[in-house]
Amino acid sequence: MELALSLGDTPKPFSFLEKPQKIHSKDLGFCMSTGKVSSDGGEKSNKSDESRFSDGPISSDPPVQLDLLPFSPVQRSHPSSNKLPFPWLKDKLGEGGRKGDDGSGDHETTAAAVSSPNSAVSSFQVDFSMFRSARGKRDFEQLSGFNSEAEGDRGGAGSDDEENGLARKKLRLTKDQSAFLEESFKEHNTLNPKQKLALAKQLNLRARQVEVWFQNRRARTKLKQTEVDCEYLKRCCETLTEENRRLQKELQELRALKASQPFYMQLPATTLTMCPSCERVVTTTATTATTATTSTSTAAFSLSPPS
DNA sequence: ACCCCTAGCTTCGTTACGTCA
DNA sequence: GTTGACGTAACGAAGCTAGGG
Repeated sequence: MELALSLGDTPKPFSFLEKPQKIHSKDLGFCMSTGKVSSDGGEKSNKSDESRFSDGPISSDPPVQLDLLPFSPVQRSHPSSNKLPFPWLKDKLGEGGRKGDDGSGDHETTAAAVSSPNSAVSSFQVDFSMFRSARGKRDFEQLSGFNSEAEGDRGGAGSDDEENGLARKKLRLTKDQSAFLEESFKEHNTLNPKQKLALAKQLNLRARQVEVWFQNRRARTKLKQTEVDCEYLKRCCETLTEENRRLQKELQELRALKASQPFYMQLPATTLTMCPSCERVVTTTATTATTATTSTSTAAFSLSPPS
């Protein structure tokens, strides 16, 4: 691998920063390339950012990976990923289908857990005012398969909301519900339809609410991770700025030395090459004009006069 | 094989509500 | 009692994928 230090016009030092991030970068015009190119150049837009720094080209001090996600090997909620990681759902739920699989017939799945008077779930005091909204009712029926007419004990299935003008009554989840969802999220950050329904039933929520909660939770996780990434990049930037300053100074000194001792002018240009195995910088006398050391303290110019 | 439609999922950006200082 | 900040539930839009006709 070869280190090249550009002091000017490399357009995109960090290609993954094409989207604006919360970085207050001064225009440094600095690029340090290791010649190591990510194999998947065009990142799909909705690919998670978790592995962004996995190659860690900049520093041996990788960015902090927040432990906010299960981060199980890419476990998206696509139909193939119908594993059932929730221990409390074991035995009952089979493979969840994507289409035409409404999960009906599994509604008794977790009733036992809910029925315990001492269980956290049983203490939920859910405000079903959401349920009274037209959309809420529709979602409930559509997503959960429940017939609101038959669910009168769940808090009133009337459609009087439009008269009330409460189209979007916000429901605050209880601590217990949140904690339970959090636990689920640790297990699995996406849900297949069956898991969603089972969770909803267990928590006495609508499937739509569980779905939204997971959406928002993923968003929060991503936001946190982005903040961590930004911090890391800021630190990298500061480090590299400092390094750049040091190298500029060193270059000036070398130029001054060269000027004062013209003998060195006859030396061929020196290129620094990093040994891939030992990661030390070695010098080769070859082509280019401007060279510099790396941050590796073992780097050295072979500028001593020939013996 | 290809195209189109539909359904179901995701992310993203936004809105609005609840809580607290 | 009011207000502003903040956290978050809920929503809509847009995009992607898979399945079916």
